Amino acid sequence: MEARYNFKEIEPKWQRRWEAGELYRVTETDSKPKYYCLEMFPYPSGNLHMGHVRNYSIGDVVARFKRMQGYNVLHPMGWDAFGLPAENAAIHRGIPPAEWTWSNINNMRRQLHAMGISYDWEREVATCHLNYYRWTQWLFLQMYHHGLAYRKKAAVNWCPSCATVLANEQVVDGACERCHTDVVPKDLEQWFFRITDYADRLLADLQLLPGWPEKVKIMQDNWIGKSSGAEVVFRLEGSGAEIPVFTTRPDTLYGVTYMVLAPEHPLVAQLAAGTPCEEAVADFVRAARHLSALDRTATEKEKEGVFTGAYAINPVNSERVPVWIANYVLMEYGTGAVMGVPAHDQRDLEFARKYNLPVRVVIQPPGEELDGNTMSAAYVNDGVMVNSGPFNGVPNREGIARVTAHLEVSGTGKARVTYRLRDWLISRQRYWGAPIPMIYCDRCGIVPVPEEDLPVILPEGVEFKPTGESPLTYCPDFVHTTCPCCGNPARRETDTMDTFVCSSWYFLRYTSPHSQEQAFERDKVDYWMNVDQYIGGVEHAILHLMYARFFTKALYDFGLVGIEEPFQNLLTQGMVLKEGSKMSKSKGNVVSPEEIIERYGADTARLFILFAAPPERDLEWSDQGVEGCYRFLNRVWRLVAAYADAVRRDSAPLAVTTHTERELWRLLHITIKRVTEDIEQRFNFNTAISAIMELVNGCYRYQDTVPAGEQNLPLMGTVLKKMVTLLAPFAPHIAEELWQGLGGRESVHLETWPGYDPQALATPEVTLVVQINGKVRDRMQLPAGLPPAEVERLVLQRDKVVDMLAGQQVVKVIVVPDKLVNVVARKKCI
RNA sequence: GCGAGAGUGGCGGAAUCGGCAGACGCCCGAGACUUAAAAUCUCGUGGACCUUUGGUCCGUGCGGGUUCAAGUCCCGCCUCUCGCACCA
Repeated sequence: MEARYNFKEIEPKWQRRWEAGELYRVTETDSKPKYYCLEMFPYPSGNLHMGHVRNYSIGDVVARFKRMQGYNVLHPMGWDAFGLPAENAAIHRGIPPAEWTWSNINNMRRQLHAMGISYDWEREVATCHLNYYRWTQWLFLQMYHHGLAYRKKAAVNWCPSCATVLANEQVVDGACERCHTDVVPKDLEQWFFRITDYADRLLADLQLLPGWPEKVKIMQDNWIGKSSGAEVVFRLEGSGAEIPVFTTRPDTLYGVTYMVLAPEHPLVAQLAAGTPCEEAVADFVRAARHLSALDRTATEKEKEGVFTGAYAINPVNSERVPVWIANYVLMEYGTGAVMGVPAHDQRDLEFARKYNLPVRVVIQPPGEELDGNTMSAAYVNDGVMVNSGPFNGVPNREGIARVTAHLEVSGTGKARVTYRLRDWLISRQRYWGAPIPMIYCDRCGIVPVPEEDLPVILPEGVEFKPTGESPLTYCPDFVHTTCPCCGNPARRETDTMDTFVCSSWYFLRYTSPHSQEQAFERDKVDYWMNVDQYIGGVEHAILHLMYARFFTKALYDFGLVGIEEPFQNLLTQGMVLKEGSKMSKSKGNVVSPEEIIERYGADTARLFILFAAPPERDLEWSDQGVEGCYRFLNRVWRLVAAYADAVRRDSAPLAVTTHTERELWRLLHITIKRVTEDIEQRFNFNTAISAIMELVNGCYRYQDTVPAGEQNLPLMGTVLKKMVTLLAPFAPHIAEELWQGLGGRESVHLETWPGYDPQALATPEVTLVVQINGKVRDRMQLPAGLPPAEVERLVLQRDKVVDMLAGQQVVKVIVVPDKLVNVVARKKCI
């Protein structure tokens, strides 16, 4: 073996050999248990960043570890390749999106190769490839045929900068998730997926996912926002028009003193028509519509409203209540109308006080008398119903069900469940995406493209005009087609699909990536799914992870897959920080993976990023930390190099005799245990690596303490070989080279993961900590496994202990076997 | 405001079931090797105090509590990060 660790030579060498030897190719087999390890595929921005390096390093440890444990591991990689940046590059630099994207993919694929990640590249997919997006389109058609894809006109979120609409999930604090431009409402007819049909299952099945972080499940739970209550129908005085409201508190229905509509509510215009309020109402609506989504929803914003001049009738007591419109009512939630119960709702109380509306207490807390005229905070807790006609004296919890039942009997309301979740808007007015395979025919209406006509090919050479309409609109060859039903001229849909549609099923495509006949082959899906371990950033906690769950459930219902949840276990990795904040070009704190690999090699980069913090936590980048890992690999190299030749030639049988040898042997087995458990049970790669470091330190200690001629070569050989196999998932190239240096013939990555011998963990002697009154006072070397009574006797005999206990009386002695003794003593009373 | 997570040396972090706080690494210091430097190796490295070999006390955000024993469990706060936020 060479004396020097030359990563520049060995890393490319092994990458080539692994690829040539098809080391990471997999096919279905019954001879091993399967394991599907998946990292979120990247958007091909052009270069890997440290977040990718972290994501894929973590995944590679899992994949290599499972492989060594005898699993048939599927570990694929691909590209989430549709999306806006490609189109923006086209606009700003004149490069066609396809060309830009493919060249980025080529560069990033090269970078991933240089990382030495063990992918089965044979299964690579790119969502912008015809052979992929034709199936995205096919899946859209399945959604359509099952009534889950539909078109409707709605107030949608429009990002003026991206010149397209966005799904609710892609709006953060009223701004575009991508470019942070304020989103404006726009009335447009768009395609939606009926994800709300799955709201209950998406919520309930979170319980099927014990392997997901609680945090992510809570976020999805909040996002779905299920709330149970009742729909109560108020009627307008005069016209008798129905205004349903949603409430979670039907028990407070007798406390309604007014009602409020959202400014966008369809009844608003006709309510005020002809009343003295007409003008004021119109002004108010105009002003509200003008506000951005962010301003509209700001909590601090004062509640404002205006009386419409109309009155509605409370169905339970026939009371006449004024109808207002107000800025705090959202058209998107519930029915867009709420009943005002100021005594028992803080928002309503604030509103009522501002506009001098009456406050009527209908829930009386135990042992307290509320006064509607003076109360300054709404009473929202439990109590007994009062001023509530036949329900007086009913505990309010019980009242919820009883009032609801009463409404149902009288036909003025019913129990209802409402969700915050909205249907998924998937239309995008952009070019670089999968065209929605629909046709508009003047005679036949909306007609789906027949499956045999797929794919609807995204045309090349399209002009990009930033008009707010899809560039495909200006591509006559694309737009003009014939109706599949009647054969007359017809128009194609020109919007493309949200890229999250593409990424909602890619994990299925990996199981049969080359299938020409199907999106995925059922038997392959049945073999590989679920994904056993999914790894990615927490920023996808709602978006991608909920869409993918929705797709899986829909496909299950279509009979296309046999599983209802795609990802069995989820690991959300933390961010990579530099100087305490996320790496970003604007902050100028970006560390380029390519430079690190160039300087220290991929193994060092991987090792550092795994060593510096546990995966879920944010990781602070440290150049010195990288140096440290590089030093460690050099240290490992020198150690192995010092013994490699001798170990290779040595054929003596292994025998462990001296105390020092037994210590080294024991350290080896402790290390195997620690590394195995740290990877398998806790994903704590940082402590796994530190365990290997300790083993290496132990080897050096042995080398230093035992004279060269007396060193146990078979022992050292065994220890080093095992150490190299433990290192293999973390630093695959150097491990391979060292393995070969130690005489390994096959790849170290085909080795079986080492097991430990529980007997080797046993030690003849233990260091017993002696505490007196909970403070460490002494240590004793004792034979392991002594009975507690014997330990107690020995401790109490010990000179030092006797001295320290002088004048005191032993009250109690606690013995933790082979670990610790605590002598509880107090001053003797004379 | 609601929900979740976190807070441990100069730094990243460890302590897995209540049992030696600070593993491992970085930084820093001392020494060895060297003409010299780099590299490497060895030793030291939480704080305060003491008469030394050695020992004492303090110490895991703050204040209480449970316990023979608390970074870990309980109660009450503080700070930070993330998510949601007029959701009727």
